[in-house]
Amino acid sequence: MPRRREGKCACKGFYLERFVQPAVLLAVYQAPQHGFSILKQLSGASIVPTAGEQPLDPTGLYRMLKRMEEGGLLSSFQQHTDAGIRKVYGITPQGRECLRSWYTTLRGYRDGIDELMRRILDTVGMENTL
Amino acid sequence: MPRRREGKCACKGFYLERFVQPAVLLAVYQAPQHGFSILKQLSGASIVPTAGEQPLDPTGLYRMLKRMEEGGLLSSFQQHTDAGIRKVYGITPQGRECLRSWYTTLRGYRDGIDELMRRILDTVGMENTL
DNA sequence: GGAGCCTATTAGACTATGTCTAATATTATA
DNA sequence: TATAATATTAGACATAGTCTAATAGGCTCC
Repeated sequence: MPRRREGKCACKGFYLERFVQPAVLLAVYQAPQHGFSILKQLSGASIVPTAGEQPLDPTGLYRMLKRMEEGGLLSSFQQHTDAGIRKVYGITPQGRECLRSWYTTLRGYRDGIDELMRRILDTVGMENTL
Repeated sequence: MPRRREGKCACKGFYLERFVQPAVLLAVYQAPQHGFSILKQLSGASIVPTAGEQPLDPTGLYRMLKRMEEGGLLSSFQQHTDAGIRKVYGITPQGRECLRSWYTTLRGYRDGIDELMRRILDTVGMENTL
């Protein structure tokens, strides 16, 4: 028996894409850094669906970093600090290219959302309920 | 060995949320109808990430309809036509409430995307490359 | 009449990603 | 000394996009 979500409908912003990939690319574009640093940075600033105000999940981020490195979007090197060894990620030329693609994609995506919102408003007419 | 996607990076719009749920709610709000009718309607008008121009996948839609009915957002009845029996979906009061939530969520989501785009532009400065 | 297309739906698998619990190890602080 | 913060990983589940494929009836065109 599936342990269905309770009250976590996508209409409240749960389980929506959070654009971790472009947010990561942007972060390491600005400055190469390690996972936890990116985690803290994005927890305050990445796309966060409204209702939950969910902080960014660490597991998902670290998995994404790994996949992005495998995909050639990030490169990493070991940094030996007094606190131990950390993996520092930087952006690759392919990652920069990817970030440019993201910009175009996001623009089209936003326009599509705007269009959907317009259609909802036209049909439902929620001026009084919102 | 995972059969990884080739050239289907999310930055090109693949595997992004397509907002099938609110699009379905809107369609059946306008007029109760059966799955294939919704499929045809949404294939031209739902949120479609740019690059792929992918048509809406039937399997995903029919699965979504089933889940939405289970979740109380849609109700259905059997319609006996000369071409056989079809399941006609309509929106429930809970579905209408969900659609209203979607509007608010979409607005916040779009604003988040706008913010991300602004940050990308500020950092990368792509006036010349776009 | 058969080939191929349109309608209409379902099954099953795989992929990407969000979310959750939990575990581990070190260092800093109260 | 307890506990909070730093830093990362493992494993599982949920949602949803995508793909191949199968079925079955009705239609048109050659």
